[in-house]
Amino acid sequence: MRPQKVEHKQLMEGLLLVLRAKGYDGASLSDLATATGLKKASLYHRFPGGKQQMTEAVLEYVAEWVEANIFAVLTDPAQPAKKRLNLALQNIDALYHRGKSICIFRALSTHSGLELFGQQIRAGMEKYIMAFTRLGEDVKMDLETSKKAAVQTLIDIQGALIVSKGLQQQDLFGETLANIAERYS
Amino acid sequence: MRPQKVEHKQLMEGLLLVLRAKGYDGASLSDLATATGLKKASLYHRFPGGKQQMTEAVLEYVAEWVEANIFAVLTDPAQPAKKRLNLALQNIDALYHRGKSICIFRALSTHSGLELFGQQIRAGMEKYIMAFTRLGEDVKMDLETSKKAAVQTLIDIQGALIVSKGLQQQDLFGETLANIAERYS
DNA sequence: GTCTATAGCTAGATAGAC
DNA sequence: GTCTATCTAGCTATAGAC
Repeated sequence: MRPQKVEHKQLMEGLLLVLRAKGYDGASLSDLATATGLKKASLYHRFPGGKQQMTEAVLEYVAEWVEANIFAVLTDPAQPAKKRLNLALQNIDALYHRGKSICIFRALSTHSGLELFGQQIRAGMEKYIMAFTRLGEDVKMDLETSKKAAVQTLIDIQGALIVSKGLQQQDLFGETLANIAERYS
Repeated sequence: MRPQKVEHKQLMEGLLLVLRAKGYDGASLSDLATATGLKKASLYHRFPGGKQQMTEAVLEYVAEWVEANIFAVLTDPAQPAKKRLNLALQNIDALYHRGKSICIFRALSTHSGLELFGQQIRAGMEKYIMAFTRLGEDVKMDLETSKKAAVQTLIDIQGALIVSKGLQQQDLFGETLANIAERYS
């Protein structure tokens, strides 16, 4: 076998970059080829299912990222709750480039996007919520309260990303992350 | 002059329907023609600037809606604050079809969408915030607090729309509107 | 596994009849 | 003002050489 020119991770990062900036319909295969450093035909060799399969792979890649950098961090029994929270929020801040990037779940949440990827988007959001629910319980919230707080945390993140970009006030995202930290202390 | 087959308002509603469901890149002129009841060439007669101009017109139409159904309602000196708030929240609930529809600002907030329509999106969001800031002052918040509450209100609305669709929990949007009402009472 | 070249199609946009 | 017919460019996807 001839060696791969581009590693899986590098490939995913390139696809992710374009898909969340332009959305599913806006991201052309030429865009994706340029961003990854592979030609269109090579992308089809890696993903015979075309753009849809590439997007599914990216969502899987993101799910793994959330698992490792949010879920595992927030539920790590070796660390105190406060430290876990701060680390997870740092990771979230980096994921969205301090509010400058768009969330892939949102970018794919068009009518057709939800039809194609709705299950993966839902699973990703549920993972987020499960992680923050566990954290809430660890800081002595009861389960009901903790679930509500976790949902509100996701709402805050998603909402702040939209509003901060729309208003062109980048600091708004950071303020929202601070408010979230407040909620769990 | 030959009479218009489709009224301006009906035209805007058709364009809005498609644009917020599919986004700017996902909405084809065929889609837009079907939704409005006009043929492609007729759409170009009305909007020589093409899809971009159609989208600008829709954003203007939405701005007028926000002005009339949110700003004017929330600042109506003839009504008590509580009544104004309830009416505005009812209008917002209807605008987004109880959480089932996507916000046009969000649908257009891709990389290219923000380049083309960023100014109109920003103005629309600022109008929202101005309206809720005024309401906060009327229920005796100081200006600083009121501004923060207004921004959080917009974050809640935008975030709840995304999360409720993503989780497929429609009731989440209604709950968020109830939380907003709580904030001003 | 990656590439160049290209097929087949649909997109946005226009010409010109009515 | 609206329509049918059509242009060109760009799209997704594939064939086949290396």
